[in-house]
Amino acid sequence: MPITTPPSPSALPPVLPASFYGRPADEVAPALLGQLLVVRHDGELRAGRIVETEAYLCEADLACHAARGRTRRTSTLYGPPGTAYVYLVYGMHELFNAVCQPEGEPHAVLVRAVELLAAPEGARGDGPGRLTRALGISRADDARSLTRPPLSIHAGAPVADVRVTRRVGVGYAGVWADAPLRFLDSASGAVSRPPAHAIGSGRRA
DNA sequence: CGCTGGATTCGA
DNA sequence: CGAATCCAGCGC
Repeated sequence: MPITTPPSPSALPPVLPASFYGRPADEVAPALLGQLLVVRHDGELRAGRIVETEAYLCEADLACHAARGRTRRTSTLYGPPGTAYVYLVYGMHELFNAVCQPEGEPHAVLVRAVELLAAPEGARGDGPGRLTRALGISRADDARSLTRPPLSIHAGAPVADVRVTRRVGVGYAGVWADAPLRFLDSASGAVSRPPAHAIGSGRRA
């Protein structure tokens, strides 16, 4: 695969306005597919095309970090739409979310995979922990606005076909574990894992 | 103040 | 399949 030239800041498509995020996360999540996640990291531009997302809905959603109410870590989730929610999991991976809904309603969209457009040689974007490392996103970006540098999301080409599955890694969430809240660009190979019914190497033909 | 377990990834 | 690696959240 050819490496795409880093886009120059002036050539970037328009930024998605905060109003784009001011609706339920299960609407924003599929709408974010195909959009461009852009990071200015140490003066260098990094970017990826979003190809996989998950929606986390509210305090009732047992998989959402806000399920146990507002705490120090989750206070960002209650902030205004169009801000970043970045947190550490498993002691080593930083995961990037876009906060949705009006301020006070803890909705967020987790970005699980991007096709890298501008990133360090050898970096990978297929996985929520990998893409933050590739783009240089960290907890320092938590609560930052997504409508201006150094962290922004810009309009990209629409995605023709969206595939929907249950979310990954939330088996503890009771009935919410099976909710169809994971969205993938079915034309992209750069997803964090294959869709559920394609999992299993022992398929008979 | 100590204990538990992750919205994951990598290597054996 | 388990280690890596750390801190939020909760219980005492």
